This record gives sequence, structure tokens and C-alpha cells, in this order.
Amino acid sequence: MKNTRSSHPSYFKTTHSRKNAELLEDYVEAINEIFIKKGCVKNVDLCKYFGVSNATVCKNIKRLIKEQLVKSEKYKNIFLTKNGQSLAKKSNTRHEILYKFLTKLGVPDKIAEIDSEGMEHHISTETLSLMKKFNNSN
Amino acid sequence: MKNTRSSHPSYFKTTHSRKNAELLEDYVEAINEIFIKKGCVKNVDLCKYFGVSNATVCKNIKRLIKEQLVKSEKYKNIFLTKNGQSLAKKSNTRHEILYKFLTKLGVPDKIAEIDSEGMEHHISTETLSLMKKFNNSN
DNA sequence: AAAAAAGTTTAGCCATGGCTAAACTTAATA
DNA sequence: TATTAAGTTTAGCCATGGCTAAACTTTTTT
Repeated sequence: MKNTRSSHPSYFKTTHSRKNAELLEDYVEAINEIFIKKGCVKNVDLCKYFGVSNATVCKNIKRLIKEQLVKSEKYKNIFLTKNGQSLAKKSNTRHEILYKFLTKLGVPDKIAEIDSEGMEHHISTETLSLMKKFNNSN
Repeated sequence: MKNTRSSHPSYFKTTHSRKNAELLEDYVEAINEIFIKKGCVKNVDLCKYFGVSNATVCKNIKRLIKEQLVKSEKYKNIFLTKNGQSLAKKSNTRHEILYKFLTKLGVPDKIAEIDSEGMEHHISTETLSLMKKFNNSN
């Protein structure tokens, strides 16, 4: 057979890589958040945060280690590397802008929180900076 | 070991089911769109639309058939069922509201298109109706 | 109408991200 | 300090959604 794919210029093309990045970002954000709240981060904290099993967290943390976003020794605390910290910072900024934007739009806090978690990986920098502008002008 | 999961009330809990729904919705939307444009829908159209292989489309279409969203006979055209049509309609409405909203915010068309494709599965009805209000008032 | 081209399906592979159960390590307590 | 409890890792399973290659069907062209 012939390959029938074409160059449809779309969001869909990058689905796989986007999803991968999402997981990494969600984890660094979570690790950062938990670290700020309680001073150290363990497997169990992430289980609670994401609502998944310890095995799942363990597997995903390994990926983060391979990606140089996280450092951890067996059975010990989980830390962000420099890379991890800067990614967390970036993600966090996006999240904040989006959350504030939704709130300004009139979305109730709880819902704004959920929506911003869902949407934050799907917003272009252009849209984000327009949201920022909206936040500051209104 | 003990299961350490808890009831963290979050977007993350439903990740799997949400993703499943996403694929189905993306497909019914695509099928609907293509049908309107050219009167019939074939495997190859969806390959082009999503930028994936014919095998992938074929597999996914089977899932849509199982879910009663699509009807098709071997090697023949692909149709939406009643269920498929109503899902397409719902998705389309959401998409339109979001797209218009982004445009009103100042996002350039092309980017608004990509962003709305990415975001449409992650927006609550509350947020959506506020966007609708914004669209109509501004 | 036969041959070639185009399109579709099937088979079988891979990675991701879930899960449970069991093994192992660390922390708490009797 | 021994035992128990709690937390972590490993092993091995599953479904999803990608892929290629090959088989099969339909359409087009000669």
C-alpha cells in the first residue's frame, strides 16, 4: 500500500509528543507545589495528587529522571533538577495567567482551577499573552 | 502493600476516560466536517485530516462503530449514526463558541483554530457559557 | 476485460500510562 | 530491639493509539 498521510497543518499532528510533554509538565508542577507546601516530596504525595497508584508514579518518575527533570535515590525524596525547576516555573506562570483569566471572566474558583489544569497545555503563547493583557487591563 | 490513592478532587482523576472521549469527538467532528465539504467520507480523508496512517484510522473507526457513533460497511463510505450526529453537533457548537471567543480576544485566525482544537475538550460548560456571553456582549 | 493504481483492512509490532500483587526498604511502635 | 506498619520498587498484566508491511477490494486506465 501507499502511505496516504498528508501535511494537514493541524494540532493533531503533534498529539503524541504533546501528550508526553503534558505528563512531564504535570509532574514537575506537582512536585514543585508539594515541595513548597511540605518541604519534601515522596511517591505517596504524587499518588494522592494525581489519584494514581504508587507503581504508576514510580514508573513516571523514572521517565522524569531519564529526562533530567528530577533527581532521586531509591526510597528517598524526589527533587527537581535545575531543568525541572525552570520547567515548573514556566508551567506555573502559564497556569497562573490562565487561572486568573478565567476568574476575571467570571468562572468560579473551583471550576477555574479544573479548567486551567485541563487547558494549560493547549494554549499558544500568543493566546496566553493576550490573556495576560486582559488580566492587567480589566 | 496498601493502596495509597486518595480522593484528590481533580481533573487528573479522569484522564483516561477523558482522553477516550476526546478521540471519539475528534473523529465525529472530522467526519461531519468532511461530509459537509465533499458529500462522503472515506478512510483516506481521515488520514489526511489527522495526519495518521490508514491503519490507525481503520482501527479507530472500528471503535467508533462499536460505540454506535458511526456506520460503515467494508471498503465503503463512513457515516455518522444519529448518536454520532448529535455528538458532532454538540462538539461543533463548543468549538464555534471557543473559536469565536479567542478571535474576539484578538487571537489571529490560524492560531485560534489550533488553540480551540486543543482546548475544546477541557472546558467546562460553565466556562463555555461565560465565553458565549462574552461573545454576544462585546 | 485485464492490468495497474488506489484505497482499505488485517496482522503484528511498539511506547505510554494505567493497574495489581509481591518483594523489598524504611519508619514506627510495642 | 524486634515486630509491625507504611512506603517504594519491581514484575507483569491490560488498553489505547501510533506504526509498517502485506493481503485484499475497488476503481481507473489501457
